[in-house]
Amino acid sequence: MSSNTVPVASNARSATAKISALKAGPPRVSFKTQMLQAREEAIVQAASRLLAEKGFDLMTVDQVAADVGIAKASLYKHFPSKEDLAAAAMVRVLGRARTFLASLPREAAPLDQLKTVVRWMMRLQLAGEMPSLPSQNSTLRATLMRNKAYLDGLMEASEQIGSWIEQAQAEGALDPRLPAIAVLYTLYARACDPVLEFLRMGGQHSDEEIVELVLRTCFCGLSSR
Amino acid sequence: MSSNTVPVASNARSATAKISALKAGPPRVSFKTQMLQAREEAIVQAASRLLAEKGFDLMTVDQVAADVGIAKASLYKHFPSKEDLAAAAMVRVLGRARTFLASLPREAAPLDQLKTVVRWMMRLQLAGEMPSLPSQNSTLRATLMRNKAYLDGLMEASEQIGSWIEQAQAEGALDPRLPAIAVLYTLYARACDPVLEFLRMGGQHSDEEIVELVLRTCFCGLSSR
DNA sequence: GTCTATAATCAGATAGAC
DNA sequence: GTCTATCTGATTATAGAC
Repeated sequence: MSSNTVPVASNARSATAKISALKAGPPRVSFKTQMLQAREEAIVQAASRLLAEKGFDLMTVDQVAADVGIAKASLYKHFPSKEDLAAAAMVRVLGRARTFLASLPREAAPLDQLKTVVRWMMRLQLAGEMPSLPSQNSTLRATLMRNKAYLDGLMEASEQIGSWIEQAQAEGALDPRLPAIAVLYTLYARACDPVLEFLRMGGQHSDEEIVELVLRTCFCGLSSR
Repeated sequence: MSSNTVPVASNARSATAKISALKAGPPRVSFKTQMLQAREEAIVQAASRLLAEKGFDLMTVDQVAADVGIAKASLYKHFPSKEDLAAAAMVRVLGRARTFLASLPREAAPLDQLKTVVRWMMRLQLAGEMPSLPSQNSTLRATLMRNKAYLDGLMEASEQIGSWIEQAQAEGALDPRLPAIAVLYTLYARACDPVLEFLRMGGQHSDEEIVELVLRTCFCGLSSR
């Protein structure tokens, strides 16, 4: 019932329609389209939060619609299925990842870049903003594999991170015996690591301590050095 | 539709009943009870397999019943709910873990014991015999927390493994700066590590190679030493 | 205890008015 | 595009005969 998003006021529609009708101009997004995109963003944001909180199977479309404050049928005008909605949530987080990756200084050491990325993913999970999709649901997998925006986003992020992995291995900072793809998967897996939640439930550590703890075990391992 | 289990022949019931009626003796399990337990074992085994394959939410009670070759209503005579069935599957795997732990030679180094346990868990997952329960489902969590056999089994395994962790840390084989509980969680997490499945999908490595690869990253980390 | 048949509920998706 | 109301199918769980 708690709507933590601010939907666009619906009574402003006729006014904006008139304005956009008066203005003739170059190909740009109209206010109407902007409002549409804003609503879609609100939907996807709510879906992301619920996906992080309950996971795909336990999240219901009713909850998403209620959270945004619209009817379920309206939601289905934007997204043809629950799977496509989840895919949109993944595209959104991949977009945020791209923005974050682009903001990183180029001069840092590859290993530090990787650690920074993993920290960012874990913080996102602890903040309840990392949608978690089950890898077992085949219909969801099929939808994701057909989604070009998802595949492109995943590819772009993987190429950037994979490049750092190879550089770090060439420098000898990362174990060169490990296949780069295995390293990539291992880093991605930190984004949905259940250890984060378990440690938080223990109540012995702050979120930052948890992040650094798991980061250490990820890169340095459990054994002594 | 494929029943990979061999249920006890039902036409043997009357005969066994007569035999058990003739024999008076010390308090022992009757054949009837044994048959009942065998059927329950078949149900739990099927549930374990389906839980590993599809996860709790996507597994249906119909599928379990069909897999065992009994009617769904019969299954509900044995287990009062789907959650209790999943709990029984967890109890079963914990029992297998206890048997395995008890079979380990006592003289081995604690660190090697831990690695042996993690190998066993990962092989079980790759064999499709490790039931995976979502940590998000609250009704399932509540059922598990009320299940004494589950809690006892988990406690016993955790105490044995925790003991090895402390010994390994005292010896300096395991990083003493890590909280023992964090190490325990990290080891348990290997039992449901999605990296295993992803690496298998890549098709570049055998199951044994995958196990050793993930084991290395778990204990030695990604960084060079 | 096992079965067939069914109740009860829930969730994804849609129809049709506005 | 948004709404209310509904359909449709799947799923957990149970009733009642044998």
